[in-house]
Amino acid sequence: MRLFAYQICGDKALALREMRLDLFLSTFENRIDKKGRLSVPAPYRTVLERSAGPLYVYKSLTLPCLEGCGPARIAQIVDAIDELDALSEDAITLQTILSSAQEMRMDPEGRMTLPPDFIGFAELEDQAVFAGIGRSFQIWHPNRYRDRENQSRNRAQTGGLPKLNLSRRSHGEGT
Amino acid sequence: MRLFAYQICGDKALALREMRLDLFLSTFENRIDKKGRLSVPAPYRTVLERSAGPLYVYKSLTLPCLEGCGPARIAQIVDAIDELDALSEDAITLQTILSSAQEMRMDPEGRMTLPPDFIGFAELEDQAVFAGIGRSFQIWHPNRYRDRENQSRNRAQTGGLPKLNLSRRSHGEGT
DNA sequence: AGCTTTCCCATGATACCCCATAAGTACCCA
DNA sequence: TGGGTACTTATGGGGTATCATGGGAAAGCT
Repeated sequence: MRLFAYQICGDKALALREMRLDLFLSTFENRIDKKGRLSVPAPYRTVLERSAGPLYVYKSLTLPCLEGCGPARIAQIVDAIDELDALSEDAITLQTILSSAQEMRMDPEGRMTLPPDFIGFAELEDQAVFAGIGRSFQIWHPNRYRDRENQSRNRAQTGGLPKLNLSRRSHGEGT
Repeated sequence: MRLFAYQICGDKALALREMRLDLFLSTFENRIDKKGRLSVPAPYRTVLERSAGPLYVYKSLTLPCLEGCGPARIAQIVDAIDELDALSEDAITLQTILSSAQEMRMDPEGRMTLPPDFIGFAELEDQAVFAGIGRSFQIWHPNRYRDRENQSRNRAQTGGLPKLNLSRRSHGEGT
């Protein structure tokens, strides 16, 4: 299990352990078995457990991949819809996310079963890459993910870096 | 049996959201049999059971589909009407929803029988798509639903995503 | 009676659970 | 420092409950 705090020793280690970020990080490649089952990486499971709710997976609106998140983000989308004109394009777009979202049940071993619908959408075969992107994560076909990663790195090297504005937020709240 | 769990932590009541959301999500395609019966998807039934009331179905005001919800949503509409000038056009529009609404009865297997009126309105044939959009869901002819989904995905690709203010985390830990 | 509505049972498919196993890792102890 | 042990994790398979669906029987309604 990965910790993002450096353990010193003694009782300080415990305190640092509590500071671990509830974020989806790193990538994992797992197998999709004949039944469509896919192990959720253990570090992701611990994040989900701490958010005290189920895992939701939906089809990305713009990319050929799936996205996974906890309840908070789903609730956010629902609330955003309620505050929009129900007929606006934005509302319909957000509704599309909800309509594709599934509450994924995990078996006692920590696997979820991907419906054929999801497998088709992300064009998955027998392996899947989990890519953590902070408060959510993506599920990709391995080749497609690697292509995309290379593209991003090339862009960063040739076209300059995107600006990171890290100064504004405090990091204690929520997660 | 899922409850909102509130944990008392010291003297400050920390609402540890048991983030299981009572929402209609995902899509299901079910068959309308010769008798006009249509199975309500099991996940929707559990949401409805928790709201401890019947299922209401009404005609969408703007789309060629039906909408379904629980009592809370109907109450919302009623309240919204009460806050309007009773003679305003908006009020009359909302009243149209109520007039078309029916309390649907479900058989022991969880099927409802759609009246011919509803079937005609949504131009349903022998298959129906349930599309969850949060606090309510829609019932579509499969082809019509797919068209709509494609349109909305195309729009999202070209026109960009609606902005969700993800830094304003009103729902907990953001996962 | 004729018709509609509601209930009850049967069935095939799927989803979920429990078990087992293998590989890797952390930990302990000499 | 090396080796061995216990644990976590990922994976596979099989049995059982749940679900969607169809058909038929019983119970109102006119």
